[in-house]
Amino acid sequence: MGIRSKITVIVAKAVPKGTAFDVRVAEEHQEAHYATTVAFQLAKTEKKNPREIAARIASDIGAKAPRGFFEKVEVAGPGFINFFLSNETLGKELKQILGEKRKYGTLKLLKKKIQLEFISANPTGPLTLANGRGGFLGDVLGNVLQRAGAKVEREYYVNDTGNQVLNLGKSILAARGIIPDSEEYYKGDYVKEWADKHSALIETMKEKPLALGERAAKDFLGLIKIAVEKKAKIEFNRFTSEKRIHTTGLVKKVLALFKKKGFSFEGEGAMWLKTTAFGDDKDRVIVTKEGNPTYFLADAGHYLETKQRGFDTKINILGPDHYGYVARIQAVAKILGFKESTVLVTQAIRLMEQGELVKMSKRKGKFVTFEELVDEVGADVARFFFLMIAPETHMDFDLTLAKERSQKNPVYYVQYAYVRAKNILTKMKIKTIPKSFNVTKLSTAQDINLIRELARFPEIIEDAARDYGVHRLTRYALNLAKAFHNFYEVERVAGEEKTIKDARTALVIATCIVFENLFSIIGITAPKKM
RNA sequence: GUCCCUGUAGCUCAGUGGAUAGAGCGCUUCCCUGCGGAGGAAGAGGCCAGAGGUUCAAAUCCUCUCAGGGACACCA
Repeated sequence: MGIRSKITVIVAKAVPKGTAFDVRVAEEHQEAHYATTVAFQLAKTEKKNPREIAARIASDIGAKAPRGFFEKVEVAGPGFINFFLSNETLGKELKQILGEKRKYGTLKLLKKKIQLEFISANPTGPLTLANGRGGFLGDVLGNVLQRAGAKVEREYYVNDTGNQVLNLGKSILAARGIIPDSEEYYKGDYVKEWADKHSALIETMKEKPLALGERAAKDFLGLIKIAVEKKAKIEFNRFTSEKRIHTTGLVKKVLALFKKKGFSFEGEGAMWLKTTAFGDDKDRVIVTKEGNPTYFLADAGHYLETKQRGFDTKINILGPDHYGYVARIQAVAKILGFKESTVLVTQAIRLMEQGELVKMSKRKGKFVTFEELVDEVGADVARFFFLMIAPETHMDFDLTLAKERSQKNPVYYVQYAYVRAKNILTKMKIKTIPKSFNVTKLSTAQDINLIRELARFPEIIEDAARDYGVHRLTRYALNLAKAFHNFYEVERVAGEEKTIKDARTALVIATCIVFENLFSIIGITAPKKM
């Protein structure tokens, strides 16, 4: 349990049962460590001056808190209650970090199985930057949810058959000049390259464009896997084939289920699903008038399979171009009985080069791929940069800056803090935590500030697990790095009197532990030197 | 036309209805190489797009307007 949670428990004892309130980290310019606005909330129901209420609660907290937990609790301004932690409390948290090590920041908040689906881009070509954005988000969100106690499965749903794949097959034939070119075909160099390499095979399959497309899609999926797993270090547990959903009868099964539950109907020669019953703006076709199941129906079959495999919670991350898909897939999740179904939509990335907008289009073939970007700036920089920004923000990625001046990237600032911490220990030849140390020796503003920042780590995990705001982690990394650089500049470890040296050594080890935990969640390396 | 996202410092972006709106980059000044300076300190720079409203309290919630991005297939 983090410090904030402990304070929350204490405050809850001092206010009427069921009162909604929050405890937050105090503003930077305040001297207090944490604060609550509960007195303002109570002022409404009790019809009293918030300051008066705050004073009552503050003294009650003083009586009910464990001895020595707070340095002091005081009322400030119009009715804020400010908490000042004792050095003893901070010291305990420091010892907890040293004791739990890798497990520090592991919570028991979410006790459920979650299926997390992300990227799921068509294997008809390389990934775009938007795919990569969703990929990093999904990967790190998975890490966060696991830290928060959930069992997480990460899945890539592969659209390895159907019209887009047929289109790919035709694009390849057109690239070889076997059929006439068309506006709608994929145009990228990768199509031509693949076609040139497989000219003999194409000759034998020229009557079967779908099978050809499926064959090429298999290769492109292989390339995607290399880019995603090897280069970008995004982890998946499962690649689910759409084709398999068809062949294993799940499509028929889900169709029968829709019929049985009365959500499907016939019209205009096709079969429809009544998604408008769940807030969609129109009903959706699930079987075409030619009798073919649509992608949407297959995806419903995929959702059914997920449910049958024991998942009641599903999180699906979609790119900006699939926003229109949200309402209908949520309708399916409702019909199938998922307890929780969340769809996160990331916003687009605009790529800027030399101050100019670079137009990206997969079909026309002019784009900088996700893989190229990772190759260019490295996985650490790409991950950190993407993850600093909230997913709903329309992001401008300055390629010129990323390529030419990547050392300006905040990731170096953060990693350098870690290198410095590690180096102190290396120079002092310290391998283990001092057997005993006196936390009261950590008394300077820099010492205290660093401990406070370290103690926030579990709170950041908790917040991110609650609102899926993964960018909290990178922001926190910057704050922690700042606290450490500040400590490093002002205070010394080696050369201090032994009791201070030991206490600071413990503090530096704790800093390394938190950085390592943080880096592993964000998915960046913990470098030995820079 | 309908729907979604966004509008905060020169730039890129944070900011769970609360106290004096923050960070990085860029700019000015200082520390001058010490446990690796890819660092630290200080400063300049804001009608939080605009107008109404709700509230003890609004960058944050609601309505409208303006601006930018995106989505509106029997494609995915």
